[in-house]
Amino acid sequence: MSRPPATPLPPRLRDAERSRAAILEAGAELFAEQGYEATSLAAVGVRAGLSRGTPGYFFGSKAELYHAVLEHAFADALEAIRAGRLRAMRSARPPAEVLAGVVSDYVDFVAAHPNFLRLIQREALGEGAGLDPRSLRQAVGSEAVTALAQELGFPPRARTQVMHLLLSMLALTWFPALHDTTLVPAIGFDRPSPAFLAARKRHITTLLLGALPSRRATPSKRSAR
Amino acid sequence: MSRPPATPLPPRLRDAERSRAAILEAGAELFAEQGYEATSLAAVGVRAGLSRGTPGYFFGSKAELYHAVLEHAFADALEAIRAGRLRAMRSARPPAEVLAGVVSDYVDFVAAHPNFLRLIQREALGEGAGLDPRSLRQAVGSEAVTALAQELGFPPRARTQVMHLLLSMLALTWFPALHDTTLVPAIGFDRPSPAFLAARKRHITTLLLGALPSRRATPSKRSAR
DNA sequence: CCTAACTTGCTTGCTGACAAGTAAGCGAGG
DNA sequence: CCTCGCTTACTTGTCAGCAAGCAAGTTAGG
Repeated sequence: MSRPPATPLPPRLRDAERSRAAILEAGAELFAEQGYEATSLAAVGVRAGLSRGTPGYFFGSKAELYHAVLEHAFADALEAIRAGRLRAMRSARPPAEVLAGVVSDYVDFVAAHPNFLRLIQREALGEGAGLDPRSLRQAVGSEAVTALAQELGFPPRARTQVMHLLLSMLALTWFPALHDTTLVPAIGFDRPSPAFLAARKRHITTLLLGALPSRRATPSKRSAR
Repeated sequence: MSRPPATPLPPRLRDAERSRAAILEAGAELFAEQGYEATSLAAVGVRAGLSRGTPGYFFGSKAELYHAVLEHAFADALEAIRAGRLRAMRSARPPAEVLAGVVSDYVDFVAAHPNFLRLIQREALGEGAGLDPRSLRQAVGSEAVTALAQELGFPPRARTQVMHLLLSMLALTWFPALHDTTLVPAIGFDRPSPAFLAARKRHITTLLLGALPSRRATPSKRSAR
């Protein structure tokens, strides 16, 4: 399981930028895989292809490295949200079709960024260094809500409804990915295959269609208050 | 945050049964709150109102204590599923109404058993001792699927559909509870209040209604294959 | 140019803290 | 007095953090 150093180290020795990035990535992997406590700075250094002391040298302390890793991860998420919004708005399709695309995007994102998911999940469980990055989450969260509202054509008043929709979207797309080796097989699915992912996308889209605004024929006594 | 010992210790000294139970409960709390690595046997002993060495004395090793905690938790979950099934079947209502009750049960269960949720989540992240309790999960998982199928009146053929439904139900009910201090506020909800829980129940029920079988008027080109 | 002084990137040795596991001990009941 | 329940001391290992050191450049002085 211990993969060899990321850099075969011919390109250049003594490149601080490169080393910082390698440590950041190694830290993200190890914190995500093993958690904060179980990850030693020595292991991070080795995984980054450097010595055991280097993470401490660049980041000062384990807590600071962890914080840097989180910042990086949240920045990536923000970027993904913005890219998705651009794409959805350019396509100019009706909400129901956009929704299918958004679901697909979310499912693909979590499949492509398992480390991010696990970091977030561990944060939610109260791991990591003492201080929680409330501001980081806040920024990403509100951006996601506004993006989703715009993409699906919700009116500004319906923000609470969009919040519920986003929460459900996150739950439906993140949760199975997080539990793909435990709960998902326990329920009876045999290993998350591409077919499973496709079926999930269809299932999730079907469910969430029930939360779109102003679909005629839905009595919807739910006023989101 | 460090609550005082569970037992004020007047009742009886030297009661192995009682001590075992106290250690099991303290272990469940601490493993759930802080994770496997961050929890020391000494802390478990103190939280149980005993000395540092007692958990080791009764359970041999940290890994064995953890395993015992997990077994206990899974047994509780199984019991809840069976009780819910009994209740639903006795009520003899149409699927759509039963669904609302099941959603409510799940939401209430996770609100009442935060430790269980967290333990499961940590397990999914690969924490805990090396061996994973596949058989425990398997038992609970298949029981949950059959219970849900029976409660909602799905035909035996539609098992895959029920599996998707259960996965979505778990996602929608567990996920917000796990993230109630991080993601949920970040999205914009102000603290999981009773009102929030009620709104969530309605929202989730609405969504999942779209996955019930043979509701007339739903074209449902989804065949769950 | 050539080299000496200095800076920067990185490694290695050390220390103190803490935890798991073990074993010896101790008090209370039967 | 002997076993059961429980505690305490000890051993061993690990890790974070620090500090000294070393080597690859970089600058400056002749």
